[in-house]
Amino acid sequence: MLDIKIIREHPQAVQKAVETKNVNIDIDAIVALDDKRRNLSKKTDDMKSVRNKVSQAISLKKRNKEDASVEIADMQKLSADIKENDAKITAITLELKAQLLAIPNIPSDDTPIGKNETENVEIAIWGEKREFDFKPKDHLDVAEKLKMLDLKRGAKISGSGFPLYTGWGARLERALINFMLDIHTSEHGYIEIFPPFLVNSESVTGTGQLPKLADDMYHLKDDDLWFIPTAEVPVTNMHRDEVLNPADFPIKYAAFSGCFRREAGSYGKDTRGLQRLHQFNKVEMVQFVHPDKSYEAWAGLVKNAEAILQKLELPYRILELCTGDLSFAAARCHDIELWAPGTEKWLEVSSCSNFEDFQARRSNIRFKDDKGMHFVHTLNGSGVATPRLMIAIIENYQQANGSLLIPEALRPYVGTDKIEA
RNA sequence: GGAGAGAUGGCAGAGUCUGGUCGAAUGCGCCGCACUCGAAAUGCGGUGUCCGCGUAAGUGGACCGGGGGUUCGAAUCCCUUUCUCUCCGCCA
Repeated sequence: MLDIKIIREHPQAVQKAVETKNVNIDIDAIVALDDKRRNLSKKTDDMKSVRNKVSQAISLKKRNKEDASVEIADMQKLSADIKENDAKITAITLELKAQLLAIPNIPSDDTPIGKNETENVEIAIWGEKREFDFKPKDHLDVAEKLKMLDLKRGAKISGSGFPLYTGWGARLERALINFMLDIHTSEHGYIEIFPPFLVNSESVTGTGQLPKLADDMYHLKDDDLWFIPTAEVPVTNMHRDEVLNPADFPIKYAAFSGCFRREAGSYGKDTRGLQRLHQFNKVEMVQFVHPDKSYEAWAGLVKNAEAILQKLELPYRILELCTGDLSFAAARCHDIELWAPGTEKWLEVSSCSNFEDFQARRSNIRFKDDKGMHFVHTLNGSGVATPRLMIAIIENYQQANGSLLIPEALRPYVGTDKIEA
């Protein structure tokens, strides 16, 4: 959520910024609505002031056993008017809030202006693409031969997009989760969190998925609960409606969770194997930081995600997202993509964003110092999501005979250095 | 799922029966000052959030889990809802 005061003071700038995110919103209409609210509120507050004073006087008269029937009659009328105004103010406030919640965050000044993902900028590349002396296979071919994956049965049980990992595949999946959590907690200073996978509407509104992305999430109608699309949601909401102690900054959490996404509208696009799923696992990093330190912390967050890929010796690149590809809540974002030699594509495994105070405003997460109350800055990044990581490992570490070498750092977790048919 | 008890400021905890001077006693904590070489102890003063108006000092309004109602007036009465605790049932 943006600060209504900033919208009020710089409507043109906000309008322009929002448009670079390809969102069409009439900022002037919002300013007008806010104006209406303030005028009526002022008027009604003045009426309440009168009522408070007169009620006080009535109280005195009653105590002195004097007659107050004239005052009471006057106040009956005034109170009725106040009630009417309050109802109007409530309606306007709700409408205003709904409109404010639909405004995306403003991109940071460092974010390049661009229409869509084709205008993202590659800013770094790490590692060498492996030279193969045979034609590398697609991860699905390798995994099925090694009985690591059974997508047909996954589809039978649940539907397409719900992967079934078997044998060494299941073991590798579990190993990756443990490996990543261990690195983040013991080497990067994150506190481990195991969050609920179903959350209420307030939580999904707080991080910015609602109202805009309702169709992308699984929703339990009977209980009004949402399956989390990422651990960002429960973890960020841990501190919803709290006043944090700045001495505790930066607060860093790393959480494993299942992630559930309907992927509405993306059918048939890059879906082979594990590329795009309705359910997947991810280790997410979330930080609550002082506003002056958020970009510094964000740079560190990207490094934390990179560390995982470097230890696994997988080639990757980093993209600076342009305004048009930036998510609703983000002010700035770097994506990390792994090279998949069998699929012959760069695959996104991490998205590291600084939300500045956008989520903190929605979720009312503040801190107090000697200058008063302030909103914290929140950031998060995948560290990282497993399916595409699994793709990259399988495709990069496959051997000519169809077996799979396990990256050295993972061997203690998997319990073998090679998976064979 | 059934029965009962509760939710008050940073924390603890009064106030609710009997509506009015209650944004709320008291204690703790925190901040400042005094005393002290320094500290502790002690004493004095201060110490919530949100929305308006105002350059500011200040000032109006709202807030006692959430929502609604009764009333001139609600922390206090009524309805409803969420959560917590205790007991019973069920259960991995």
